[in-house]
This record gives sequence, structure tokens and C-alpha cells, in this order.
Amino acid sequence: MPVSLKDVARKAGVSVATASRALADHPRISENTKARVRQAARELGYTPSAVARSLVKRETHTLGVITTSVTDPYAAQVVKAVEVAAEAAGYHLLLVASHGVPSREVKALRMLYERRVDGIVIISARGMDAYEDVLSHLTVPVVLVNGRVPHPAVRSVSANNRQGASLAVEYLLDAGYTRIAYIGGPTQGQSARHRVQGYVQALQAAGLVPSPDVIFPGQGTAEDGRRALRHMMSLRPKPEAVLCYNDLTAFGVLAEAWAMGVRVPDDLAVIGFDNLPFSELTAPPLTTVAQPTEEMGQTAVSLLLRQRRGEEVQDVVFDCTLVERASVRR
Amino acid sequence: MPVSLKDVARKAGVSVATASRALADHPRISENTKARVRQAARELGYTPSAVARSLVKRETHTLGVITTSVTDPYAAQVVKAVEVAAEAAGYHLLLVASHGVPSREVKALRMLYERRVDGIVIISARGMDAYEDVLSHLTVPVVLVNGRVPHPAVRSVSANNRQGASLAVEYLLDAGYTRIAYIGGPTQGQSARHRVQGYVQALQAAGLVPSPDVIFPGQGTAEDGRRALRHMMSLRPKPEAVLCYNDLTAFGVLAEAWAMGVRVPDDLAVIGFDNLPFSELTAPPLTTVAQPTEEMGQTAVSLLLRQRRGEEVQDVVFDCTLVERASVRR
DNA sequence: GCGGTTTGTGCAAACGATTGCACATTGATG
DNA sequence: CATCAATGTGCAATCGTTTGCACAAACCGC
Repeated sequence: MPVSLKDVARKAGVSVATASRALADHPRISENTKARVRQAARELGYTPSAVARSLVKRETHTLGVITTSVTDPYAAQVVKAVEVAAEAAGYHLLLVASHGVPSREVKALRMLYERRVDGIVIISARGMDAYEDVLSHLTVPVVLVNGRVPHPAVRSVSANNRQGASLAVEYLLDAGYTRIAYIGGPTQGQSARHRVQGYVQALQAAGLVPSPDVIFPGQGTAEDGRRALRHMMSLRPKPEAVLCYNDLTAFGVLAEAWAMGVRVPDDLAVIGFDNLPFSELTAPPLTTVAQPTEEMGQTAVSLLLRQRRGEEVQDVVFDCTLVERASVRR
Repeated sequence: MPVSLKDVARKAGVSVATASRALADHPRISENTKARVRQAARELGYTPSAVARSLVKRETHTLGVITTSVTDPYAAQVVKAVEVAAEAAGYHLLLVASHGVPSREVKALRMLYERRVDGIVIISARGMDAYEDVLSHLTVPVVLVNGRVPHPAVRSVSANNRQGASLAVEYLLDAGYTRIAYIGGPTQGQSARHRVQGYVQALQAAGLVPSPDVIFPGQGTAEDGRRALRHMMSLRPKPEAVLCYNDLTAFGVLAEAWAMGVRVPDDLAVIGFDNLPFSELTAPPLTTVAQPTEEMGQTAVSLLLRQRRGEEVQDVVFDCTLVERASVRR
């Protein structure tokens, strides 16, 4: 059983109130008493109970994070960013995985609320629709990273996925590629919708017509990339380049290309999205669209904390940048 | 402000005690009352406060997890396993990153204790020595994954790193390689020490003498792999195969090999350790030693929970297995 | 119609902190 | 020496639950 303030107070021969103030370095407590209390606390190995403190202070100094899975490297990056920003502000993270299942996202939301976290960040939410009724009773700020929900109280910070995808396509166009394929992501998420839009728009802006038979479905997994590549290689004429919904899909393309003897970028240029740490380790290193995950995480935390202080805050959108590596010929 | 049980009780016209029992489905509360209370709770959007409950029940249903970083893919795998095991048992995770700094590990430990988590799992601990005094006052079970600490109250679950490394070397020997290099990991951690021992022992068991000039230092990063490969290629005779402390290092070797035009496995066989999800996506796919991370995570949680119930538990060690892929010729 | 069980509810004391207020000392001031 | 401010400490309420115990009403068997 942990030692409580009462134990410390008894040992120091003072009241609980005094012990509390002594440890909090209250100015009205004599140095002498403070010393005695601190001494007692040390000897007993006293560690204050954050749960008791949270109850009275009505704040837990904890942020809830809902993510699909820790093993999703993109999510991991933003979790990390959130973690350092939170840590810097004196907050810690209660992490829960939804495994992409909408019902579990809602359950997670409720559980975090029960635990009275001071703010909630949801990364890449899927089941937005079902949120309505849960959200309506929440008294805690929520921000979505790369997602949106119609609820007025929910803020979002996201990458400009449309712009990012367009950027990639323009880059390919610039490099002389014209027959450009696309491998899509989970259609429930808005990032996937925006990316395909960006792809289509950039093509149209260049006077090209996006052909449905080079737009492949996918869920953002490596396996989707492999499968799409196999289809792609059976097409006549073959695509010269492919933009992938995310890096993971691109990794699948690269892996399957190696297995099939397709040379990248000579036979096919490949471009990813997310700039995962691994993407500079592939053979060839992957050209990809980067989101400023660092800033996004920081911003998410900052929005949460500002909302908590009663400030009115706006959604924020970050532009993407292109990271040139060797999977596209220049 | 969240609505409290008092609000619900008032609305239903009963005492707080009755409201509490009604929601807990206590047998001595009439169906009628239960219905009224539930109704009131629903209408007000009542969500019980886990912090208040934790205070009286003296349990938080939360497990603390200390890891180097969420972006470390190995750690992420075991965090995930811990997460699902915890979830299944009705627990959630307070995640904190130490960034490999011993002092932060200790701080994290203290913070988790303050928050009265029901158990703590530490993944790949580094600064074991400094733990002694913190640990001595802890009244919460702690288990280390892939690490050990002399403290009697701390259990550990780990992979048999020595056996794993030996397994890899024997596999290479079997395949006809004899000049086998090794790229090491962080020497503070015990996993790195055991792996190099396994490497050395397997060589000696085959009557070979491990040569210091093919044992390269490293910290388990991709950059270490790249650097080591460059050194290696300048050696005469060159090593025919290399065992890496972990997959990340192996990825670096592979990436640099691609850049230098070194063919794997024809010019050099490469073998990793950890079997990260990405290791089947490299070119060529990486042969590697796998730890049963799933079981390890589950076991960690189970040890924690059993210790909490007062059971006496033992350390557990899992054997590693070899995952054959294409970075070693057969 | 009387003891005795069953059923349903509330009072009040926890859990472990924080904090407003009252009170007792001490010291300074006129 | 009376007055008042400053200093140091404790009492008790509070945060939002749970739960042991007491108690009243209803029901039972005889």
C-alpha cells in the first residue's frame, strides 16, 4: 500500500493540511516545519497520489490519443510529435488503439472521457458519422489529426492532402511522365479522398484525362501495392509512373518490382506519401510527399490546451512538400 | 463541467448511494428505481468519473509503459502486443517515452507511480543502475521486457538473445559461409551483450576464431549499418556474410549495398534481428531472427496482473526462431 | 397479530489530496 | 500597554465515487 500524506503528517507531527502546504512550499509555513515534513516524506518514500490530486484539481494532466495502431508508422510519427509537445507542457499520454474499427473509436472516446483526460487527439479517424451523439455530451476538447467531423466543437489539424498529391503529379509531369497511375487508400478516410482528388485535378490541369483503369483501389497496405503493380504490368501500354496513397503501399510496389524484375525508376517511377523513416532505406530510396508531422503534432496539442483555457481556435492545414530521392528519374 | 452522480441522483429523486447502486445493477435496488436512474443518467449524458472511482477502489485499470520511443518499430510491436493483452483484461495504457535517456526512465517510473498505475512494463531499459532507490519504495509490480535489473521485486520477460544470435550464425555456417561479420548494438543494453556472445559462441563451437576486425560497433541504427558496410567492403578478404544487431541496422546495410552496387546475397549475405514488418519488403527480403513479440507482450501483462493478485511469479525467456528470406543464399 | 426474513433506500464514512477560513501566537507600532 | 498586522498551524469542506451499516416497510409462516 502506498504511503499517504496522512502518514507523512503523523510522522512529522503536523496536520495533513500543513504537510500538504509544506510540500507545496507554501510561504506561510515555517522553514523548520517544511524541513521536518520533507524529511518525513523522504524517509517514508512518499509519492503523492495523482489520482487524489486530479479529483480536487479537476485536471489530470493527461491527454488521450486515439490511433489505429502503434505499429502504423505514420501514426507513430504523429504520436511521437504529440508526445514531445505534451511532455513539454507537463502532460502525459493515454494511448488507445482503435484498429481502424469505428465502434472501437467511439468506445475509446468514451473511455478517455471517463478517465477525465484534459484533451483528446484522434489520429486518422474513420467512423466519423457515429460520433455525433457521443461528442454532444463531451466537455473535453477534441482535435482530429488528418480527419474532420462536422461537429462544431471539434477542431482539426491536417495536411493539405490535395495539394500534396497534386505536387507529386506535377513533379512527375515535369519530369516527362504522362501515363501516371494511382493506387488509392481507405475511402472512408478523408485523406484518401483528397489525395485522389489532388491526383485527378493535377492531371486535368495539364490537359490530361485521368483514366479509370490506372486508378487502383487499396487500403494503404503493402499488399495493395504489390497487387496493383502486378495488374499494372499486365496493362498495355503500361503506366510509366505511379503515385501511391502512402509510403507503405509504395514499399509494396517496390518489393514486388524487385521480385518481378521491374526496374525502378527506369521501367516505372514510384512516388509515395508520408515520408516514413524507412523511405530513405528502400532500394531505390523512395521519392515521396512529406507532411510536417512534427508541427502537426505540436499544433494539435497547442489547440487542445488553448481550447481548454477557453480560447476560440481555428482549424489548421499544413502544406506538404516533396522529398526527392531516387525512385523517380529526373 | 461534467455531470456527476449527484446530478443524476437529484434528477431521479434518489440518494447518491442509490443512484450508484442502481447503475451498478445492485440486486437490492428495485427495477423501477433502476429504470428511473438509468433514464436520468442517459438524459444528462452522465459518464462516471474514473478518477473518483480509482480513488476509492485503489486501482486505475491502467498499465504504464516506458519505451525508448513509439517510433522505434521493435518497441512498437511489443507495445502493440501489450496493448491488446491489456485491453482484453480491461486495462489501458499510459505510454511514456524515455528517448533512451536513463534519467528520463527514472522520471517516467516515478510519474507512473504517482498516477497509481496498476503495473509498469519497461521495454528495453537502459539505465538499470540508477533504478535501485526508486524501485525500493514502489508498491507496484514492474516487469522488464528485454532487460534485467538486479532488484528482487522486478520480473523480466525476454527473448533468448544469445540463442537467437547463435541460431543465425549456425544457419550461415550451414549455408557454407565462414567469414561472418557482426555489427553490434548499444552496449548498455543486455540484449546487445547477449547477441554478440551468441555470435562468438556459435563461431567458436564451429572451431572458428571470431576476429575483432569484423566485429563492428553500432547503436542499432540504419546509419551504423551503412557505415559498417563501407568499412567491410574495404577489407581484404571481405566478409561473406554479416549478422546485424537488429533489422534496422540490416536495413542500413541493404540500402548502402544498393548504393554501392554490392549484390545481396551474392556478394554479401545479410541477416537481421527482430523481424520487423518492413523486413519482408526490402530488396531482397531480409532473412532475420524473430522474437515472439506477441507472446512476450502477453506474458508481460499476465505477469503484472498475477503479481498484483499476490502470486509469486518467475522470469520468462522465449526462444527465437529464424525467418528465412532472400538475403542469404541457400 | 407477532417474530422474522426479505426488500429497498439512505446516512455517513471512507479514498487522498487541496484550500478557505478561523484561530493562536508573535512582533511591531503608537 | 492596547491595537493591529504578520506569521504559522489546524479544522473542515470539497472533489465524485463506493460501500458497510442502520432502518423502515412489506411480506411470510404460524
